[in-house]
Amino acid sequence: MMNMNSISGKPPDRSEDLTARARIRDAAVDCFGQRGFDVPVREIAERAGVSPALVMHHFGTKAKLRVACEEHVMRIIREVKTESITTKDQTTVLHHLAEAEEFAPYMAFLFRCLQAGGDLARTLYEHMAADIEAYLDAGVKAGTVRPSRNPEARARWLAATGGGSLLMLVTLRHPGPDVDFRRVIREWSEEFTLPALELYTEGLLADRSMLDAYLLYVSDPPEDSS
Amino acid sequence: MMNMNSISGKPPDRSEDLTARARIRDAAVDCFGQRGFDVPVREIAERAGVSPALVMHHFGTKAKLRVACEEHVMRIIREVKTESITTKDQTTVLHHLAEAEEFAPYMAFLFRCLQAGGDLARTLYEHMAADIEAYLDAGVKAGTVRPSRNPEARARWLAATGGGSLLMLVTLRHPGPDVDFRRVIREWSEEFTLPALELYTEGLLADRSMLDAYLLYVSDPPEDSS
DNA sequence: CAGCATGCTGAACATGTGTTTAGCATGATG
DNA sequence: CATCATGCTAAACACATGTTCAGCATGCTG
Repeated sequence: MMNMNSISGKPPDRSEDLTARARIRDAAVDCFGQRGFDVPVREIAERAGVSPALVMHHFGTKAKLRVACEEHVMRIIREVKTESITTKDQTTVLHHLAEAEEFAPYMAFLFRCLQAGGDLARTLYEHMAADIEAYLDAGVKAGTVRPSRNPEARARWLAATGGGSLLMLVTLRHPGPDVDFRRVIREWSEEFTLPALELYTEGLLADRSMLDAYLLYVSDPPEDSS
Repeated sequence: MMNMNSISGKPPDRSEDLTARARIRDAAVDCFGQRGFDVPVREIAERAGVSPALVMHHFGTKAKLRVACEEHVMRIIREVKTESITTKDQTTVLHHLAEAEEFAPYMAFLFRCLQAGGDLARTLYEHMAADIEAYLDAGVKAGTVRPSRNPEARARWLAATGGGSLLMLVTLRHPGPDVDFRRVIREWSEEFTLPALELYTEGLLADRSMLDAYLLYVSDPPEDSS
């Protein structure tokens, strides 16, 4: 039953003694994460050390392969999430994952999903928002975070701005196909920690006039012609 | 010198009596904006009412056509910018443009640039940040905006989060190729105005401990092993 | 051993897409 | 009129890429 897994030259850690199907799936996760979903099937096959035809043999279609990757990654995320349910001390789950070296391929893959849109992207966004909301809620209860008029909307806004600014940074600074995800996180922190913290602590506007005007506006809209 | 511009069936407003080259360029701006830069040359040609070969005849290459579009749009933006230099009352220039119906194609095009990355995206980002910085600076002088320890970083953060969240919303909610840019802006406003205004006015964190800790950290870094 | 399922491959096929080529009108110019 | 530049097109070419096909090795089963 030797499946010639020494073909790939250097041992890629994970795919040591896996079945070919699993090796293809792992290679696909890596390729999709590094180069985006436009990566040719031939390249995935090459990284897995198999022929392109075998990819189709096992997964039928590139689209189905992608779905299999999505399910695989989501299963891993779920496992980690339930496993580290006790350690929600200081950071949100996804943020914790982003720091861990070994999860880099999965984070890159998820990032590509976010970038490409689709159902999984929506799910991911909801997860991020839910995580943030729970985290902030704990903070509110602990007295470290100010309460909000609409905690859910606030969490979604933070998810959108956080993920979006990251998306922007990658798009702007990494035009090439290969993205070093941890480096992006590092750049993001170095550049944005101060303004974000400053704004989160002290706010941006000097007075309440704008907010009050808006609150008055929504409580008594001038005309709702929908 | 009749250039058979009645071929396109319905008169597309702008491209009334333009030269074929200009019609191709305008069609390309529209197509790129609506469908992204992956749109086939044949489709651009069809929209312009010409043959695909003529596109190459005039622009040589799809890439050069894209560059021509970029230059054209940037020229228009520049004109509007210098023209409305007096009206920087309440909003930034790009935001003002986003509201105007007639500029929708140009805004969509710029958005695709941001989405695709590259030099123009960087330039655009710098412009956004610069606009925001100037706007905030005026606010600080007027006393409506709080001063910042690093106004430039703050402006960049606001540009990244603003543009990024918009990018995210489009990616998430408009999986299809056609994007109604004004609708996205509307959705963004409805969903995020409250949390953004709330956070900009009241902040997020209840105390200064995190900010102070960070400021202490950067003024006296534990170890700088770069 | 014969037969057959399994895992796998090289080669070909089909299609989409950027680009090139050869040539067609048409009007200006000599 | 002959010639030629201009604006334009249909058709073909080149290439990348997803997918299919016919068949090969290997090991199990009768």
